[in-house]
Amino acid sequence: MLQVATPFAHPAKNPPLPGARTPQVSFKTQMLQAREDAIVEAANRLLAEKGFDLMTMDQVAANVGIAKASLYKHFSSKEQLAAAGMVRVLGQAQDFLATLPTRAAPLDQLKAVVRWMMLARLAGRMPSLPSENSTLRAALLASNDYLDALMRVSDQIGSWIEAAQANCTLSARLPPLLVLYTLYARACDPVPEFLKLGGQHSDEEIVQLVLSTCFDGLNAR
Amino acid sequence: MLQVATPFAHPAKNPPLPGARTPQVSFKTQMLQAREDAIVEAANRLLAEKGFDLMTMDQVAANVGIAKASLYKHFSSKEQLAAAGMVRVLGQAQDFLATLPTRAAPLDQLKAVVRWMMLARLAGRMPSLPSENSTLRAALLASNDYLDALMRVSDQIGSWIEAAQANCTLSARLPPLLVLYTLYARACDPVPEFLKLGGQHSDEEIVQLVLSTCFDGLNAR
DNA sequence: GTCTATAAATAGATAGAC
DNA sequence: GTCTATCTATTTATAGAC
Repeated sequence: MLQVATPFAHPAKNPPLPGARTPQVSFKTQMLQAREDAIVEAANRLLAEKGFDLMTMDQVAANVGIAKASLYKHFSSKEQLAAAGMVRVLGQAQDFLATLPTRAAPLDQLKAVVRWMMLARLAGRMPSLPSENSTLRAALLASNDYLDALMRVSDQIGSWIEAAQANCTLSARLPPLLVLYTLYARACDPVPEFLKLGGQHSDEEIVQLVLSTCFDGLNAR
Repeated sequence: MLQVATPFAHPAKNPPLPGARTPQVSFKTQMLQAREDAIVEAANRLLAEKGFDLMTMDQVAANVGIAKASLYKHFSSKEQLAAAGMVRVLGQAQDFLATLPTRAAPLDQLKAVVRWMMLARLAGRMPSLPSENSTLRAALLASNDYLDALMRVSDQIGSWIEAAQANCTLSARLPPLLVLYTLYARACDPVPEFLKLGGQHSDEEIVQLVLSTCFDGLNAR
């Protein structure tokens, strides 16, 4: 669990070289970027709704309003597109982490992260990638963008876990990796969705209930 | 959360009618049943390994050693086969419930059930059905065998939840349905698998760790 | 880079002989 | 009921004109 300094949340993909003339970002390039953003956003909506296997490139194309062949000019495969979706969400997570007050208690930081993940999922903005699909897993592990983004987020969360354990607010008997996995797993937990289907609770109530089971456990105290 | 008396774990599919001559179970019928069992077992292995969407009927047929067309003489669709797999597992769960000592503390009963689920999953015997797939969900909700088996197990677990809350060993502030879902969710939790991939813990250790996060929570006590 | 049209591969399901 | 062979639909991905 390595702590990495992350002075800025989203380093620009092609930052201007120091001393170089600021490159004129052509209108065409801007449009291209916007189009790619729209594609990834549509893909993430579908990934959240149906998962990787049931999402089809036809659906993505239809959602964006372009031809399927055009998708492949931006992303070479379905796996690459899903990876871009994960990178996007990890970037959003990083942006959220940057908004948290630096001096708050580490345990509260962790709760805030989990809360953010569950709300994103309930809002249909959290792509759900099956852990079993080998072609997808291979593509993710081969994507430096993905691994970088994941590591940045994991390092930040990991440092909070260590701090909270040193703090004695988080159980020190649990391996930090177990805690990290347990927190990440809230992003694919079916419980919030089932509770939502029941219609008895608001999204915020659902989040509070699941947060309680996660941090306080099921036992009576 | 209705408690239902379940005097026997597995009622025979076609119990002899009272007063009727015990039907001679022909050798052929026995073989047929055994074949179907083998099909469902193979399907469950594949469902546990790859999930519903990635499992193909060709793979099932190859695993059993029969032609794909023969599968369809036993099960009219992939969804029906998966439903039969779930009924099988629910039957195994029911058998396990029947072995638990009747007088044990309800909280311990619940822990024992979760432990059984996680061990079954780590052993590759727990089919993982995606909650999103609508054709599958429809087939499950249309299957009386499935709904019956699910209700039997849920009633038993639900009665323990109520008892444990009355007992003050389980947090009384949590809606029983939330507790039930949280326990069921251990059957599709990715955390045990990830820990297993790490290679640092035995299956039993993994189960104990996840049991601890589930019942004790992440907070220090 | 976007489109239409199509290739190539795969999967669920069925036909029909035995 | 089991087999081989096939149908039909779907899906990923590409070809080639503009």
